[in-house]
Order: sequence, then structure tokens, then C-alpha cells
Amino acid sequence: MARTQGSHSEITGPRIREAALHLFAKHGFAAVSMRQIAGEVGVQVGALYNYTPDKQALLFSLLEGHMIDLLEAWRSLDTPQSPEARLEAFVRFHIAFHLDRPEAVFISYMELRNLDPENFSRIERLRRDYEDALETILRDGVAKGVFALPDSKLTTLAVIAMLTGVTTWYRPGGRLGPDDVSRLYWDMVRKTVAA
Amino acid sequence: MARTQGSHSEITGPRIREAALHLFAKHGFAAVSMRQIAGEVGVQVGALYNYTPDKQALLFSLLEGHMIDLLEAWRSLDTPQSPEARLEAFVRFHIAFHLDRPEAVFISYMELRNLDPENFSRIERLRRDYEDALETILRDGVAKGVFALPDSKLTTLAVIAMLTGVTTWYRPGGRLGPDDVSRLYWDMVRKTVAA
DNA sequence: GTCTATATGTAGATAGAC
DNA sequence: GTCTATCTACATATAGAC
Repeated sequence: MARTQGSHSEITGPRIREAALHLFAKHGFAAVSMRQIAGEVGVQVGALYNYTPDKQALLFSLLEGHMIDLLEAWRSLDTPQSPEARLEAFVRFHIAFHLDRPEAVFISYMELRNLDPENFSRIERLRRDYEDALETILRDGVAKGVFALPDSKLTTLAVIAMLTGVTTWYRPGGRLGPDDVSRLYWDMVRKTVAA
Repeated sequence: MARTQGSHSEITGPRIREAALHLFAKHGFAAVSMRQIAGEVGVQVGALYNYTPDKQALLFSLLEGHMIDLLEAWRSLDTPQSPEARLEAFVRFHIAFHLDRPEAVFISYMELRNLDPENFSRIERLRRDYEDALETILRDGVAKGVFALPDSKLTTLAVIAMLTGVTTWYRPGGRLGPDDVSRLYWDMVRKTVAA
């Protein structure tokens, strides 16, 4: 799908990122060629290098963008006071955010090993920041006596794994809608941490 | 690391599978070349094709072997009568089995999309068999009134996601040993399904 | 900013000697 | 059963014209 020559800087950049996100999610970073990405966008392969220095930087930028979006979205949310209400807000936020961008979630878990070491560290730092948000809620609830958990770090990781797992089976138009899913997961989390 | 010529059929096959498992887990299927696998084993690349018709078949065989091992191990376990005891047995089994072979677990989740469609279906069928084992326990507990869950399929998937998540952070010699981990996860699962 | 052409390397898989 | 040599295809990335 080659395109006639011309300058399209404002739209080509985002389209490259979208195409890369889509293809990386479907086939995996290593299995996707720059030519495939170019083909999906409708440009020739050389044009991609006006927008990214190399393939690795393109992957990193997608993963970093996703983590920054996640943290920003959570921080800009008006969170309630009580630990229970804050935990419920976190559960519902996490599910809604993740169901909204399954491809970004997918590559953010799957393609970590294709990052070079420095890029990997940066993503891990962002991930830890997000985990800390949940752990803080849990610790606070324990301190106030409304939650009971033997190990706040392990519970944090277990809850996030459980919630993120929703993206492996959820399909729009399926038996359960997003609100059903949020409610059911919140039920489970609530019981898990209950005092 | 080339090796002098000679016949080693009894040992080369397993060593190829080990090397492939290790390299696929570390770098990803698509990022690993047949030459790398041969190098790790200490043979030349042509020799690999005495043991697998192609790279795809090698991946499938690793994933299928893992799922069959998992199902066999669970089925050969003497499971108790009561739903609570059976659920506890499942949780402890799942964690012990998964902590024992982190690389096979890892590629079994990460490399599904690199299977061709028919191979993918076969692995999915085995995975569903395993999920059914847990769902049967949960349904039984609900019928007997000892568990309360709004949706046995969703709870099945949530519990498996939570338990399998242990492989993403567990490291031998870390703060928590395998028995600690099993106990803590069992605590969480028990509360989640409690009536 | 995009194109075409290309440099350079490496991939999966096979053939035939030993 | 393994080796060496090779076929064919495709990879990332760059140079220079438009």
C-alpha cells in the first residue's frame, strides 16, 4: 500500500506508534519487521527513521508511554478517604484502564525482556511506583484495622496479578460487561483483604 | 563451541529441548535462532533437524510437554474429599509445580501467539482441561454451601491468574520460601471463596 | 518528510560428505 | 548422527535524490 510522496509529519508519527503497538501485540516485538510497520502505515521503511532512531526506541516509547499514562490517570483521580473506598476505587480504576487498552497492557507485560537493560530499569521503576500506590492503601487499611493481611507486598502483587488477568479473557460483547467484571473482582478483593 | 564428530542420539535430544526452553524463556522464541540453540548444545545447526522438523515444532513440543506434565501431575495426586481440602490441595499443588519450572511456565504464557493456529488450539484445549479441574472444585463447594462465589468461571480464572503470578516475583533464597508462599496464597484464596 | 536503492548481516532450512 | 557448505529470503539501518 505505497503512498505517493509528500509530507505528513503531524499524522505519520502517531500512526507509526499505533501500527507498532498493534503489530507488536499480535505477533511480538521480535517477530515484527520495520517493513511490516511501514506497510501498515502506508509509508516506506526509510520514513520510519524520521520518527524513531531504531526499533528498540520505538518499543521503549510505547511501554514508557503506557506506564506514564497509567500513573497519571491514577494520580489525577480524586480518591476517597477511607481505605475501603480507596481500595474499591483502585480496583475499578485498574480494571477500567486495562480493559480500555488491552494491546498496550499486553506488550507491557510480554516485551519487557526485549528492552535493553537501561530501558528495562526505567519501566520497572514506573511499575514499582504503581505497585506502591496499592501497597500504601493496603498498609493504611491494616493500620486502621479494617484490613487484615499477613504480607502487604505479597498481597499487592497478588491483587494486581488477579486484576490484570482480566485482560487475558475479557472480550467486548461477551457474557459479562465491564461493570459486571469490576463488581465481581471488587467482591473478591474485598473478601481477600477483609479483617 | 563446536564438538568433534560422533553420534550422541540419546543425550542430544533432551539437551536441545533444555537449551531451547532456556533460550526461549530468556529472549523469546522469535528472538532466538536455531544457531544459538545449536551453540548452547555444542552441535552445529544442521544437527538440530535430526530432532525436530522445524523451529515451530520444537516450540510446540515444549509447550505441550509442559501442559501434559501439569495435568498428569495433578491427576496423579491423591486429592481429599471435602471441597475446602481439595481447594487447598489445588492451591499448594499449583504453586509448587509452577515454582519448580519457571521457564516452562513463562514460555507457556508468553509464546502462545507464536504457535500456528492448530498447535495453539491444542494447547488451549489442555489449558481448559486444567481450568476445569479447579472450576469443578469450586462448583462442588458452592453446591455444598461451603463456598460462596457469584461466578465460578470468573473465579477460576482470577484464582489461577493470582496463583500463577507468583512466578513473576518469586526468587529462590528470597524473603519468603515456597512454603510461606503457599500458605499466604492459600489464606487469600480461602477468604476469597469463603461462604 | 518520503522515496528508492543499497550495504551488511543473519535467519530457517537442506544437501551431501564422513 | 553430525558436519560443512550453501540456497534463498528477509532483517535493520543508512545515503542521497526529490
